[in-house]
Amino acid sequence: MTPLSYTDADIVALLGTHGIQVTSQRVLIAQLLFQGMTHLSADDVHRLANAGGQQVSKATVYNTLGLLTEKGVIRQVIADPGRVFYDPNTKPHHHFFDVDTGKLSDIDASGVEINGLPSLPTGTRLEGVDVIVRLRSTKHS
Amino acid sequence: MTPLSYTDADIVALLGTHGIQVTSQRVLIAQLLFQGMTHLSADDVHRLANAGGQQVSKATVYNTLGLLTEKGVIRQVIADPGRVFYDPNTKPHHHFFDVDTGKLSDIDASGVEINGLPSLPTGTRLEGVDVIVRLRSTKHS
DNA sequence: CTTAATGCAAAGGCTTTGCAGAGAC
DNA sequence: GTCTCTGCAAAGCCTTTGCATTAAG
Repeated sequence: MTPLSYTDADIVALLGTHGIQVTSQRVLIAQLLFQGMTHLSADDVHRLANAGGQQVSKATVYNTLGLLTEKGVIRQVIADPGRVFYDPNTKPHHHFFDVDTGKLSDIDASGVEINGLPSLPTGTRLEGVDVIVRLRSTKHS
Repeated sequence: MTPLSYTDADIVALLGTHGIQVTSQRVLIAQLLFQGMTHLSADDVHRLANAGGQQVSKATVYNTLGLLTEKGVIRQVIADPGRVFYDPNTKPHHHFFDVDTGKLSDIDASGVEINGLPSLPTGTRLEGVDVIVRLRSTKHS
């Protein structure tokens, strides 16, 4: 499905570029995210990491996801109350969120244009603009 | 600050219009939200409700906020990981969210225009479009 | 060797749930 | 009298924290 493939070396280079010390757990976690370019929750990452023979603790999963976010390697998506998703795609883009299934999907930002936003309140600077298009699955009626 | 004022009768009418049975707790909670037209977390509501002499349990606060949301009297704002805000303003509008302070503020939708969103995935219908402009407080450097 | 990362378990927020008692109609 | 709402406490996610152990440079 995903044409991109990330070798261990790619991931190691990615971490290095961002000034992140390389460990086996960090490589594994980053790989899980970039492999499928999918949106994963911390629990998803924890489950997938431990499914592959390797063993990674929950604390390390959270530490690593936090670190990767802080260093700009991945970003958080706040769409589901009570669960943060992590997104390896840091290019500007937006999201569909299916309220019924809890699934996220990307909206390419290239076609999307947002006009008329007011200027920022004084004393603040822009961190980012998130657009979440909430969906419901069409079923029963 | 807010020119609007909601009497008990207004709130009772509002609940009635939406097919919600009137109880003193529900009136109080709705009033807290509509009084200031502010964004409140469940905990805010709980604290404010109990500050005013009346006593309302946490369970009732959550039940009532859920009911008001379901009936379309208020809406949720998902911006802060780990905390849901409730917004009495159900007209289309967007939000600033200050990542540092955790404060939400409104962006009037009337000037804002979003173009180029792709069509919805098949089998889904639109629930709403949320735009969150994330801010950081400009401080130290 | 010295510093940083990991793992485990416990603790911490926020929210939901189960069920008895109180209130609404 | 019947049905619904409320309150209390316990339980449930998700996430963070503290500290001893292990790995990295």
